[in-house]
Formats: sequence, structure tokens, C-alpha cells
Amino acid sequence: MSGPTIRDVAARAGVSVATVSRFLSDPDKVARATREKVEAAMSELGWRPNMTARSLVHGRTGLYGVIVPDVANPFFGELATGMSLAASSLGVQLVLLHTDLSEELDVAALHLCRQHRLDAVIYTSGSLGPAHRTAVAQLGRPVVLAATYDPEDTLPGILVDSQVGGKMGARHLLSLGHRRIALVGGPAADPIAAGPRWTGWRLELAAAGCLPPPHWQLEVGWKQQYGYQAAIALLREPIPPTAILCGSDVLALGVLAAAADLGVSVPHDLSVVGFDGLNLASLWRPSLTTLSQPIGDIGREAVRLAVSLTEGHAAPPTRWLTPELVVRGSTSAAVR
Amino acid sequence: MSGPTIRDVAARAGVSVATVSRFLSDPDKVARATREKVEAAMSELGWRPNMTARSLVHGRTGLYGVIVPDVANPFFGELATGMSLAASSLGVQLVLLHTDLSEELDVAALHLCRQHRLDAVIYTSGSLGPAHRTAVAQLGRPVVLAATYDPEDTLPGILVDSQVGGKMGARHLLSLGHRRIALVGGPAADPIAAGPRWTGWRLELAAAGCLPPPHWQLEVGWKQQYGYQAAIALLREPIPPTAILCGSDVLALGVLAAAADLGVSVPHDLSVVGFDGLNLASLWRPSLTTLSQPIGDIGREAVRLAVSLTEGHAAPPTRWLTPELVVRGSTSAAVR
DNA sequence: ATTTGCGATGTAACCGGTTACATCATCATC
DNA sequence: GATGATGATGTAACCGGTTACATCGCAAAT
Repeated sequence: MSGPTIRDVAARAGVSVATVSRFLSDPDKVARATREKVEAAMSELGWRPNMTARSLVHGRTGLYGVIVPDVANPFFGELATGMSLAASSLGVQLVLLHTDLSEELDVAALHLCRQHRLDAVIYTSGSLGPAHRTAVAQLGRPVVLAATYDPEDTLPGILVDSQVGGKMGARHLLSLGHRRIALVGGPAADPIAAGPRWTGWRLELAAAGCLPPPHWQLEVGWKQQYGYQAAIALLREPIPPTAILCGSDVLALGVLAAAADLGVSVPHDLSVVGFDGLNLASLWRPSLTTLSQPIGDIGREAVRLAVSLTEGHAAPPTRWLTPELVVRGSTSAAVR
Repeated sequence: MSGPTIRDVAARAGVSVATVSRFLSDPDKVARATREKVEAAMSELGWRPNMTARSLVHGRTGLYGVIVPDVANPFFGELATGMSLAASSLGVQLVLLHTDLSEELDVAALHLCRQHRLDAVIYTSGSLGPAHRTAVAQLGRPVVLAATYDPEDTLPGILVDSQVGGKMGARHLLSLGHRRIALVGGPAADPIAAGPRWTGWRLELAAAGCLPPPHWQLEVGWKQQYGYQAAIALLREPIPPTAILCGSDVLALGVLAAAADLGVSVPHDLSVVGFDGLNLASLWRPSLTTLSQPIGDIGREAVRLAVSLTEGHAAPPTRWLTPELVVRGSTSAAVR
């Protein structure tokens, strides 16, 4: 039924199980002749060590948990891609746990990581309430935050400063002469991504004296169709905005599509600014001006950090990156 | 250092380890009073069973391997998304192994799945050579193919028929009156996706007497920029094609971008057909006519099938789906 | 010749659960 | 009162590796 065990290999090689095990962990410790016998037995039986048994002894599995709120969101897709590339080059495996934007499932996922004795956890969900904290404490393994941060700053992480990004986007449009600027963003209650972007936009626009009326500040969800719907409404206004700041590239894509469908020319009649810098977005036409995050790098660095912490290195402070304003074809000077 | 064990819980509850273990697997087998003592001890200590130890006995881990050739490709991103959603609703976890399009790493990934005693493997890479077969045989666990198939038909799977899709795309353009049709596809050596699409295109175009010359049959890689480059070359021809069949939506996006950059109007001067039906593509403008695969469903069904096989059910035959021609804004009747 | 040191190997306990089997108390039955 | 069935619980072996420690052979040192 189940495959050969180390005892089968030992018997076939005419040695003890300890010798076979030693051969695995440190081949130099077994004599050349013995080594060859063991190698032969191993390949004849096609035996590979059972990581489950090994993990039980070592307390290490070589598996890293990745907790993602919404795998269908391209942002997290690219983040996971960066992690996956890093993981395979570092020889560790990722276990994907997705929580469907639910706080309860976040906590459940952390418990699951503990039960499976995953070596470390990379957490990308926004929320970090009391329940999460106890789960993290019980976990007893390193937790790294990717594209999110810990308000109490006890967990290391890497992310971009969304409020700065929001300000940069607003400033870009203001410097192009735009005054009628609408906002389409994610749920403002999200304290990591959407919230600070809203804050950045509002601070900068208020300072310039052109904060838009409430019905031009559309707080929608993250899903792609919401950007489209919001833009349709905005562009049908008697005096529509000349520019729209979007909380993500996906929302911006919806805005671009709405503009195209209504015959509104981008950037001539409408400037659009995204946020995230998705890879695929570089081929959209009109090409999207956006606040680019190094998404893949964030994922990669998160995995590296998790591995480093697992090896006993100390946790560095949270790394705050500044998003980069990538000016492309979707923004231009205001004409009116 | 490491957390409490079942023995700590047993001691605290004043019972034996067997009773605690029984409580976990079948609470009805322990008396009410004992049950309460065990529950109390568990929550006081914050104990959760070690899945590693449990797996060692059961030979089941609750983890499923997903072998993906290229996580950066949005197609596999959407596929993995579908799997992830299904996995979380079925209470199993996915371990992501990516092989960077390398056959060697494919085999290594299969071995890794065996070592970690993953319950089943979902394989999405194209290749299935002799080395893969022995690895699969040694694995001793169910293997499900998603978006690929086994030429020898020993492994169950689910995928769309790419050759039929190729024919459908070609027929669509022919029926619109196009005769100068160029082809931009993936590596023809790929026997699962790219190859059959090439075959379908060529059979249909040859039957209509308008197989394009070799330099209009551009066999490029899957990466997004290749579609752009290929289209730039094609559209600069003295007499350019009036339509382009693309091997994927990502390649088609490059073609759309190239057309936009060269001032070629889609669909008026150029019709473009994609392949895959990526979710995000529904918001591209011009919207893309494409051969849509139910990517998320394929992922979901693959996970369901893997779970079903793990539970001992028999393997059904490979499920071949027919792609759906979704006609949108990137194709129209030929004008010249 | 005896001791010492060292490299190679074997024995057996251990990691943290599960479970077959034994044990024991309780209670209905004859 | 003896018997047996039933339900609750405990004992200990086991899953497949790792590793501390013991053992052994052999060469160098005394």
C-alpha cells in the first residue's frame, strides 16, 4: 500500500536506520563504501524520506503559509506571484490560505497554520484585531506582513505608503490644472490601503481648495465592475469631472471602459489616475497613469524576510516604500 | 518553547491521552462530564492538535499540491484562483509549486509532493514525459490534470478543446469576410494549448484557401510583450492583415496596444480574436472577441475531482469542454 | 602491551498524535 | 448471585523518521 520506509532501505543496504538517516543529513559522516550501498538501496526502492515524519522531529516543515484576503483580485495575484517565484528559488513551498475578506477566516487561517506547523506565515489581509493577536501569539512562529502593517508595530512588514501615494496622485492632477476631480476608491474603513488613499486625496485637494462634493467621492468595493458603474454615473453629470482619482488600477480600468463607452476621450476630456501599477496595465490603451507599487518585489521580500526570521535572524523594522508616479497616457492638462 | 501536547491536555483534564484523542475524532464516544473536562483543558492551554503527527498516522495531510508552470501568467492566476476558492470551501489547503516552465522542475515538484505526503496533486503543466510518469506512479496518490491532458489517457482531467477553439476563431473571421488573416500564437511545440490552436487555425484557413504565408504565422512565447512586437511587425507590412488570430488574450492585448499605437482602428481596420476569456479582459476597450474558457470552473472542478479521488471514488474520463466564442467589439466585417 | 583517540556504525528513545486491545464499572437478565 | 452485555476509559504499540549515546575496530601514542 504505502511506499518503502527507511527501515526497508536500511535492510536492503545491510545497515541500520541511523546510517541511512545520517546519509541524508550529512553524507560525509558515512564511509564511502556504505554510502554507495545506501544510495543503491534508495534508488532501487525509489525511496524518498517522509517529510511528515521528519517534520515531527524537527518541528520544521519547509512550508510557509500565505494568508490572502481575495485571490481573485489581480493585486493579490501579482503579490502571490512574487512570493511564489521567491519561494521556489529559496527551496520552500507556499501554502495558500484565502480568507474571502472575512476576519473570522483570517483567524481560522492562522490557527490552521499553527496546526500544520507551517514554519512562518505571510499575512496580507488588512485586519489585525485582538483575536488575530492572540492567534499570532499562539502561533509561535514568525509572521511577516506583506502589503499591510501592524498598527501596534509589533510585526515586521513591507508595504507602500498609501497616503503619500494618494497625495502624489492628487498633486499630479492639480499640477495639470484640474479642479473638478472626482474620487473612486475602495472601502474607506480599510485602514491599510483604501483609507490612507482617501485621506491623502482629501488632504491634498482640500489644501488646494477643490475638495469635491460628497457625491463625487464614491466609496465602492474593490471589484472591477464597480469602477465602471461609478464612472458611468460621474460622466453623466451635467458638468462632469475633468479627472478621476482611482483607488486601484482595476477600478481605473472600469473608468477607462466607461469613458470609452460614453465617447469621452481620455485624456483629452478626462484624466484618469490608477493605483498599484499592475503588470498587465502597461498594455492598456490609453495607457494608465498610476501610482506604481513594486508588487512582485514586496512579495519576494516578504518571503525572504520570513525565511530569514525562521532561521533565527532578528526582525527588522517595517519597511515603508514610496509608490512611484508613473505618468502615461491617461492624464493630460485640463482643457477647460 | 514548543506548545502544549496532547499529554499536557490529558494531564490537566485528569484523563488519558486516548480519551483526548477520542474526543477529537468522535466526541460522542466520551462521557459528557469527561468531555467538559477535556474541553476546558484544551481551551485553558490553547492546545490545537499537531497535524504533522496526525498525518504521520493517517497518511493524509489535507494538503493538495498544485503544480503550475508559470504563476506570472494571468491564465494560471485565474486557474489558481478557481482552485483556491474551491479548496477553501471544501476545507482543504493548496500547496503551490511552480516549475518555471521546466520539465525537470515538474518532476522535482511531483517528488516533493510525495515527500510531503500531499493527498493529491493537480497538475497544470503541459508536459508528461516518461520521467513524469514514473514520478506519478511512485507518488501513489491521485493526480488530476487541469487545463492539460494525458496523451495516454491514464490520468483524468478537465480542459477545453483548443483545436476546436482554433477552428471556431478562424471560422468567425472567415464568416466576416476576412481573407488576409495573420496568426500570433504560443510555441507550437506545446501539445496541449498552443499546438492544437495552430492546427485548428491552419486546417480551417487552408480549407478556405487562405492560409497565410509563413511570415504571417508568428510563433512567439506566451509573454505579454511578444504580442505587441509581433503586431507591430505585421501592421507595418505594405499590405497588412485585416485580422489577427491570437493564441491567448494576453497576446491579443499586445496586439490591441500595437494597433492603438500605430493608429490602426480596431475593429474597422483590424479585427482581433483572443483565446482564454480572462476575467479582466471584459473591461478592455475595444472589448475583445475571444474563445472563452471557463477557467475558474476548470480550477474548481479539478479540486473537486482531486478530493473525490482522494476519498476513493473512481476516476471519471477526461472532460473535454468546448470553448465559447464570445463576440465583442474587436471583430467586424472586413472592409476591403 | 596498554592506553588513548577517532571515525563508523548500531541501539533505542523520542517527536505528538492514533487506535487496537485490555480493563473495569454498571446494570439488566436469568 | 452469577453471567454477560454495554459503555467509558486506560495502556502501549505504532506511524517514519532523527539523534543522543553506546559500542566497536583500528591506528597512533605511551
